Amino acid sequence: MYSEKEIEERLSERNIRPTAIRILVLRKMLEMNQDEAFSLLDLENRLDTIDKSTLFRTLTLFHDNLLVHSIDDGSGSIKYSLCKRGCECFGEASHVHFSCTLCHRTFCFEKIAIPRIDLPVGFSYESANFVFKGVCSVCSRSQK
Amino acid sequence: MYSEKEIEERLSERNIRPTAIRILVLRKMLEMNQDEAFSLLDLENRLDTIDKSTLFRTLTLFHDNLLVHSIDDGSGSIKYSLCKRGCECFGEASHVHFSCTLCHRTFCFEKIAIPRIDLPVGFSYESANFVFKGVCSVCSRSQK
DNA sequence: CTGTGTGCAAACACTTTGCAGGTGT
DNA sequence: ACACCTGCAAAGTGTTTGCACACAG
Repeated sequence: MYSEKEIEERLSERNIRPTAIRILVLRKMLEMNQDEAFSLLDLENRLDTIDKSTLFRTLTLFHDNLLVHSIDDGSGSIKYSLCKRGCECFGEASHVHFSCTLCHRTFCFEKIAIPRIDLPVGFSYESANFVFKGVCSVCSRSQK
Repeated sequence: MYSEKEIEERLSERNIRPTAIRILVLRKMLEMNQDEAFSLLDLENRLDTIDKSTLFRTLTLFHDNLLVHSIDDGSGSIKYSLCKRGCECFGEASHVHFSCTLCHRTFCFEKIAIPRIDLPVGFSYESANFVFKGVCSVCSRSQK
């Protein structure tokens, strides 16, 4: 589905040297649901040849080079999600997330931007994390 | 400043049996800055006679009985803050928070409610966590 | 006497680092 | 030869639990 060249290009765009493992990780993330964010453990389970510390360093590198954004959904583990190509976020997503209290999946609501809020005088804005909790559409359907 | 009776009352209001330790913890939280949220470690340091597991269980109890709300500010440790009397939150604050990237303090912006967002069809709302990151007014002043 | 509360120690989950060996240029 | 990359093991951090004793009703 995704050619090696396509993936290498995407890494190079962000000044990430395309090693075998990085290509593997990026390919997997491209294949996974783009509207969901995954924890390190999620990825480890889907890429069981790769050591978790390597995965951690790979994701940290991806994050530092703005290829993925991270979300703290309050689950106790950080979730990662691929940035859209040409994404303007600076490591933290500029959109809202949703964390399902039943299946514990975290969804990216790409279309819902984090609203602008006027902070009190003296407080400067760097980034924001806006996460909803509730029951996702899949779980609420299967509960009926 | 706060009478024993006042504090016991506040506990009883939430159906929390007023033990010596719980009174101590609540008093300390009342004495601390109400516009800030504190981690378990913060409280442990200010109440160094109390064991951290007792403190954990005390805060969990306070949280379950809606006396404090909790915030995940992305620092890796949960912060707690006293609910205002008669607060309508259900454990999660209904207002916005601000986490300073320099001093790492977390502020409650009680006056800024979390905005209402229309979630996609099928997703139900339970609670929300909205945290800004940046430099707080104290740090930005002292940097000049 | 019984149930609740507390302190201590240890388990736990997730993240992060040190180091030694491997890889590619 | 060199800088970078990877796997393994272990340390670190914050949260949570098990258990035995203390205390109040």
